[in-house]
Amino acid sequence: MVRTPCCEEMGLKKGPWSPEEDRILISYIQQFGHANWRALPRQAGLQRCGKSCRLRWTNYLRPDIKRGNFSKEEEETIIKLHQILGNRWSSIAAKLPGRTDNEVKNFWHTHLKKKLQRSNTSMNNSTSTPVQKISQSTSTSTGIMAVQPQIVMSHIEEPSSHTKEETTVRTIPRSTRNVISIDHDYGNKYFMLKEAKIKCSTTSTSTSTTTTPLFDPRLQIISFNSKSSMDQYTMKKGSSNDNNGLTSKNEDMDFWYNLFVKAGESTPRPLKTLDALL
DNA sequence: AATCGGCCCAACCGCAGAAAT
DNA sequence: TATTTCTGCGGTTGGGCCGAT
Repeated sequence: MVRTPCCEEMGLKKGPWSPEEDRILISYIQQFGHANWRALPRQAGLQRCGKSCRLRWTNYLRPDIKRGNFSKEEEETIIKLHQILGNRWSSIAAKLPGRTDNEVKNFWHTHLKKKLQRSNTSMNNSTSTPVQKISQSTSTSTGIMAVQPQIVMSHIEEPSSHTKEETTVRTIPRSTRNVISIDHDYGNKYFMLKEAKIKCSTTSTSTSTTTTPLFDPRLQIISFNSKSSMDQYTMKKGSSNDNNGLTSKNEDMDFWYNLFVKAGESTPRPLKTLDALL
C-alpha cells in the first residue's frame, strides 16, 4: 500500500515548534485529550500534521517528562537493557520513568555507545574474554526452510573439553510470536537461545507450495551463572503455556528486565555478533 | 573576532503492525 | 478476508551551540 507522507499536505508547517504552537497544543490536549492525532491539529487550529503534534507531545510537552541529565542508575539500566533488547528504544524507555525513546536513543548514540567502545577497547588490550565457538544446525523436522539468523552472544566462557556439546537450534512455526527455541546445559554454565519473532509466509503455485519463515533476524545466546537464574526463565516459560504457550512482547520484555536488572544478575558482557567471533 | 569542526538533540521520514471498516 | 487508516517505532538529518584554533 502506498501512502503519501502526511506533511506533504498543503500548507502544513514543519521544523521547530514555536512557544505559541506549544501553548495551543498543550491547552487543547488538556481540554480534549488526544484520541485522534490526525484530526487534532485541525480541531486545535494548528498548521501541523498529526504526526508532528504527536511527536512534539510525547517527546517534549508531556507533563510527566523528566528533563535534565541521565543519572548513573539510568545510564546503567540503559546499558543493561540494550545488551538484552538491542535497539528497542521504546522498550528501554518504558523502564525509565519520564524518559522518552527519542531521548534514550540520543543519549545512547551521543554518550553510551562511545563510552562502551572506549571501555571495550581497553578491555581487549588487557584481558580478552575466552569465547567458545558454538556450532549450529537447523532442524528440518518442522519442514520449514532453514534461514540463517543473525546471532548475538553474551558472556560465554570456555567449557572443559569433555563437556563440549553441539547446540541445536529448533524452530517452531508460529505467526509473529516470541518463541523460546531451546535451553541448554553447557557443562556447568547455562545457556539459552532466544528467538525474537518467527513469521511464516506461504506461496502456492499450480505445482507446489513453499513455506518460508520470515525471521526477525535476532537470535540471542545468553549465558547464566547459576541454574536458579535459568530456572526463573523456565518458570516463566511454563506459566506462559497457560496462554497457549505464547507470550506477549511486554511480558517478555518485563521478564528479561526483572531477571537481569531487578534480580541482580551479573551484568552480561557486551554482545558480539557470531560472525565476528568465528 | 572570525572560522571551523564536532557534538547534541529536536524533529522528520519511512516502514510495519494494529485497528477499523 | 481485503483494504484503508492510524499509530508507534527506529533510523536519520540538520541546525544551533560551543570549544579549539
